[in-house]
Amino acid sequence: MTKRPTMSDVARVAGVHKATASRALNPLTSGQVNPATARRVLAAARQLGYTPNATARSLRTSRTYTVGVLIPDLTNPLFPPIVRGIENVLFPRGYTALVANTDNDPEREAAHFEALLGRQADGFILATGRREHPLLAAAHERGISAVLVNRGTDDAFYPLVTGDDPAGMTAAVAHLVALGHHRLVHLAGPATLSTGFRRAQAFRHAVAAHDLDGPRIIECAGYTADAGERAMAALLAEAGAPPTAVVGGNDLIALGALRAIRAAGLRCPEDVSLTGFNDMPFLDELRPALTSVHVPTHELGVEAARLLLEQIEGAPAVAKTISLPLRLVVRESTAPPS
Amino acid sequence: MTKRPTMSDVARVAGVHKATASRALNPLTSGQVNPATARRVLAAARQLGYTPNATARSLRTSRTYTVGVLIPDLTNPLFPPIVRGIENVLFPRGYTALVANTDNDPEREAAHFEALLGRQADGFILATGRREHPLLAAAHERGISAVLVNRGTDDAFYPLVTGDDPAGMTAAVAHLVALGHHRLVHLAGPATLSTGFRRAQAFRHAVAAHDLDGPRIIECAGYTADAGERAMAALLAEAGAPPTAVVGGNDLIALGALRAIRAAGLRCPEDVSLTGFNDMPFLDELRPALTSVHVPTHELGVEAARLLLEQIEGAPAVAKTISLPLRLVVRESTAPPS
DNA sequence: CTGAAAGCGCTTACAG
DNA sequence: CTGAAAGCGCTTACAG
Repeated sequence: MTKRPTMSDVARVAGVHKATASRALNPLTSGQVNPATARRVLAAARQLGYTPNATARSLRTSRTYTVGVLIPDLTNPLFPPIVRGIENVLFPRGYTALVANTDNDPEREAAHFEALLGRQADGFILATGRREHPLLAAAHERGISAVLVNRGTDDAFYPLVTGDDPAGMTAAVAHLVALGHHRLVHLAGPATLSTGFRRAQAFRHAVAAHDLDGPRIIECAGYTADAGERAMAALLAEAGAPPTAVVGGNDLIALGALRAIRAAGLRCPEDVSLTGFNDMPFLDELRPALTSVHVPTHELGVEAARLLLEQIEGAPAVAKTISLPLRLVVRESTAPPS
Repeated sequence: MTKRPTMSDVARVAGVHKATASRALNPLTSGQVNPATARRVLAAARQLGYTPNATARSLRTSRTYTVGVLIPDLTNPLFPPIVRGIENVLFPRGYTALVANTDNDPEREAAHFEALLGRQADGFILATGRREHPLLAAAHERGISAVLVNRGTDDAFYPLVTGDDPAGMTAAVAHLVALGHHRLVHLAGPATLSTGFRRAQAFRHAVAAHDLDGPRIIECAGYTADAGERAMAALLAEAGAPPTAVVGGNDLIALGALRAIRAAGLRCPEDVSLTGFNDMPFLDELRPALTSVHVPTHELGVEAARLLLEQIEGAPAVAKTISLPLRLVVRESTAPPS
């Protein structure tokens, strides 16, 4: 590998001092240098194929233009659009996202967090919120810039960008009630996650508002199809009439529930109506196509990245919550009870 | 933000020179220092909460332990498992992946490539191969380490890790022929991509081997559901009997074809059998569940990362191809012609 | 086994 | 408008 040219090389070719070359090459300081000189420097840089060494610059300026993005799992379809939203904001402004998967394991998360701190990330976007999140208090104390996306925490140190879960859940329940359902069950996500907790709470309120009898909330072991399938299978194995409508804590749980419904010889939506949450890709292609609450994931990422950049550029870390509107997308998996 | 401790701080607390602290802190050189001294340094580091500044180290060693990963689009379900496979190899070895989306736009790709070079990435993994790929010749000339994954290029400068497409295509065609199909159509991916080209070629061979009449290959505008839908709709609008079996270039094309089949009032698999390629997640949940050729995406990523690390550590960039075995997963979308 | 020094490639106050 | 110098936080030959 032939050595890459440095700023000194550019300066030599242009016949100036490297300080002048530095000023000429940086748009923010190029006004300080004689236009003719600047042109010579630019020409020399182009001729040599010069690219600034970001590592050296970072060491000097203690800014890496790098953002750590912590997500549970990239293969969960909820997260890729969030990450893309983040990148679409960061890249044009010269930032690079360092994406790390935590698999919901606090130790893995801490290890990644440390590694990213070692790489001098300018800030963090966390989609891994648990209601208890010790990392955040420590980060806040150290003056680290961060934004939460999708999931929040009980202790609010940082801004949160999230969907308006209560409104979404209210819409889902109202839809089922309007269809004529009375026996609703919510297959909830883990109560240790803010979304699981908040959606369950909203479900409880919505059901109470409609004055229904004995609504049930069953907490799944995780936001996965397998957890949803197990919970639904256990429910259907109970004595007594099954629910006529099931509200999934997310789409994966709903997908698992659908498997269990079929395995029990029941039909959706004829015997059991079913809703998801998040409106992940390809729900349209399912049969029955799944009714779900659409979450604007790309915008979630966009907003989170914007807030983070503001913070990095000096805005204080205010623990405000930005709720983006959600809307129910009605498809084939919900129908009147028969 | 209270300033983070540096190696000099650690050295001062431990009562040694920073060179000694550096040696003690690095596992590779800690053997050079007195065990008792080393312990003092480690204790001081822990006490201060010291994390080495990777930027400074990189500037000194000209190694960033950073790998640029270029993919077309993270929201295409093919890529997240590849990226996770890559990260699962890189992270334990101290590397971080910088993932960039190119949207199949050569200019965007070049911009990201330049940015990653500026960040001094130690190597690259490209899943963005086009058959013509000028970036690669230039990179090879500059002595840059790289590995291709999934898609190759016509000019082979770098190792390629890919699925055994010909075998997968042969299996799909053999399955359809065994079911009794004669009129097969292949809805191919773009011929400018190695996978599109190679799969179409394999289709042609497989069909010839079975001595079928007039097999057709229709090239879609992209590896997307919309492109598949348009191609299939155009095909069904033609005069004459439609094919009894359609082989999709990937799952998204197949999904689009399924929409067009339904829109035309036909049923799958009763009227038209359909196969996909890649076996992306959730195909099982479709009705009909889609028969597809399974590609071990996670392993693709794992192998690519391994090869890249070898290269970074000094192995020459041999243009070998590693083909991972594929297997046909038969589900509900294929049946005998009626 | 440890220290003193140089230097990686930049940026930026300070002079002039 | 330009240059000379210092320094970001490390690592590593070189002495001792």
